[in-house]
Amino acid sequence: MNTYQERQFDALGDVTRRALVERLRRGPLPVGELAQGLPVSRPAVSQHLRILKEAKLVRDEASGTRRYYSLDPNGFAMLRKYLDNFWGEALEAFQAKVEEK
Amino acid sequence: MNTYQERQFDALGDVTRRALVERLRRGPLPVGELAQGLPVSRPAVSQHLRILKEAKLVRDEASGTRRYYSLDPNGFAMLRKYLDNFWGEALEAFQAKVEEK
DNA sequence: GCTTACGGTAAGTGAATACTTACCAAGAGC
DNA sequence: GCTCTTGGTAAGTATTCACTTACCGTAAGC
Repeated sequence: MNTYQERQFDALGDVTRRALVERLRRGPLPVGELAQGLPVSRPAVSQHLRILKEAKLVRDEASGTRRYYSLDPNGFAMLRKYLDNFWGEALEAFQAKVEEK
Repeated sequence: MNTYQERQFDALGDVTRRALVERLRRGPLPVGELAQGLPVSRPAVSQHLRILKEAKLVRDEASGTRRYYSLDPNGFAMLRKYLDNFWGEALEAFQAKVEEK
């Protein structure tokens, strides 16, 4: 497991950050709207977005005074690749051991 | 995202627990061997295993005084299902938005 | 029955981390 | 130029949570 994946799992290991990711499924949103409805302050959201960005799970793009965040397909692709490999390898090995009993 | 997936992401959001899962890829192991080589104490490993078990990521099976832990294929299947759905939905929607620009 | 091996649990501590308020920078509109 | 909106950052606090030591229960072997 490389550094990126470590950070990605750590990033997804928090309820608020998962909520942010969920909100971004529909498409890009500015910080203010992302914070709206969440039980935490806007600065807290900014800090979470930074962590998600460092994990390559989100991207940001400035537009005037607003800054739009969106899911980062590349980062998610990397995560998916790792998980596909994990399942392919480990679970087949597991099934083999189960059946040999 | 239902309760199980919440717990699964939380469970995977810790380095030690990810290390345990990595070790279990090769097959079932008793607690002692799992703890061997890790920089934490055996009771710490027990506590982590409990969290992984509650998240349905591992199973355990007693055998004499030993207790063998292994990956839980059902739990991982649930996680995979969620992620597949996530990618299918969200990233297609994302691509659509990108292309319409 | 006694000892040894294995592992779960309790209780307490320390460190990581999620949160707050206060402040500052940058762009848009008048 | 001034104001308003938007959002990042700093500093401090509080809570979560990972870890330790100590203890106990259970199975196996002599």
